[in-house]
Amino acid sequence: MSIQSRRERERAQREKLIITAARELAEAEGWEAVTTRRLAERVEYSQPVLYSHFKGKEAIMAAVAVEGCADLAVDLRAARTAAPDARRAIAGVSAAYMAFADRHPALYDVMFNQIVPLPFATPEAPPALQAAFGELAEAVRPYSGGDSLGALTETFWAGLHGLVTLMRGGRLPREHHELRLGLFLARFTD
Amino acid sequence: MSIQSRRERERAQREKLIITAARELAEAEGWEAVTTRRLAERVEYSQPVLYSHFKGKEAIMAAVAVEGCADLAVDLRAARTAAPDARRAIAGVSAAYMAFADRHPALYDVMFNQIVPLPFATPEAPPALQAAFGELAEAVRPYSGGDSLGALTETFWAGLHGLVTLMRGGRLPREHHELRLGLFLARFTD
DNA sequence: GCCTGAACCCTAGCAGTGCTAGCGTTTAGG
DNA sequence: CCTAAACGCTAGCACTGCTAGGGTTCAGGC
Repeated sequence: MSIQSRRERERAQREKLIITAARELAEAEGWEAVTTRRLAERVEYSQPVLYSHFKGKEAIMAAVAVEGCADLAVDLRAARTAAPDARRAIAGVSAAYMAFADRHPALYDVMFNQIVPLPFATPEAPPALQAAFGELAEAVRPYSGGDSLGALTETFWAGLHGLVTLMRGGRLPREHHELRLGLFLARFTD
Repeated sequence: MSIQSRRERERAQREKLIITAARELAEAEGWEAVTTRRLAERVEYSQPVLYSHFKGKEAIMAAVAVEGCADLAVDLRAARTAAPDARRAIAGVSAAYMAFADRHPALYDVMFNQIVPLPFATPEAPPALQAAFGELAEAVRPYSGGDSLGALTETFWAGLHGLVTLMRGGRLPREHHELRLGLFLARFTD
């Protein structure tokens, strides 16, 4: 029993190592640089070992995405609880969201842009993702009026997501960013 | 002179053929199915011919994206000019935008999601893209108030884009779509 | 009408990708 | 101590985007 449990512990450790290595590689050089060979070399195992932990590269990316959701939730919560009032809460959460996307472009991509085998808009969605969404919802709540909080939060999230991704893809000029965010927030808080 | 011009004509024709083939293939099976080999086979030339027209696969995707922008502009213009008043104009244009993204997912991806070598937020941006943006701006104009029309249109566009992409990536439940769009529009027109 | 040179396109190949079959070693358990 | 299973490796498959090099064809000058 003890031996088996030690093995399982080591396996879990190695799995975590793979996820961390994938994340670091992606954040440093982008996902196109994360190849199974480079990843295997980095964790100092052969390629096939990756496949004994994950079904494929996409599953590894999904695991990284879940980690990212947890980090995002932490950031959003910190921003929200630090705000003295509702208006500065929603503004702070929005800014934190943008800052996260800006600091971790590859992470953000795999969380919300790329197609990964993860359940999102269902009860089986990763708790970390639900936590992040919950933070957004709490920030939006004071401005929900008679509308459905869920749908309104989704809409708000979509706005932030659109601003982030269009700007990062070069579709929107960076210099208007603050102005756009201000306009967007005004539409949701007035 | 005549011979040379004929050759140039044929070259242009073949280039158009490549773009169309790439677009059809992408729309039918997604961009991951558009390989240079399949594309070459489809236009009945060898692979290297593609590279005498385009610098690489990304350049082909960029050309398809420009075509898509022109199509989108046409759709948006039709929706806007068919509307009897400002409110129904902005709603119609939004619906047309969503419908376009829904009918042409691969096209939409290469236009606004994927990284392609195209100038976007500059004066050198493809006229087709500027036309599409202009249609959005005209729909937004009646509701711009004292705000910068450009920045407000960008913000509005980002909202639509976020709604589309998060839903298509499975991050938002499809069933709330109409509700979300309604909430979004209300924030920009009230 | 013929020859030359350039334009043109194809075959073959490179280095890399995700993924896997199958073998050999290590190691736990009787 | 022996056996059997768990484990991780080497090697390889089918594919990717892209390119070097060699023919082949054909236009232009004599």
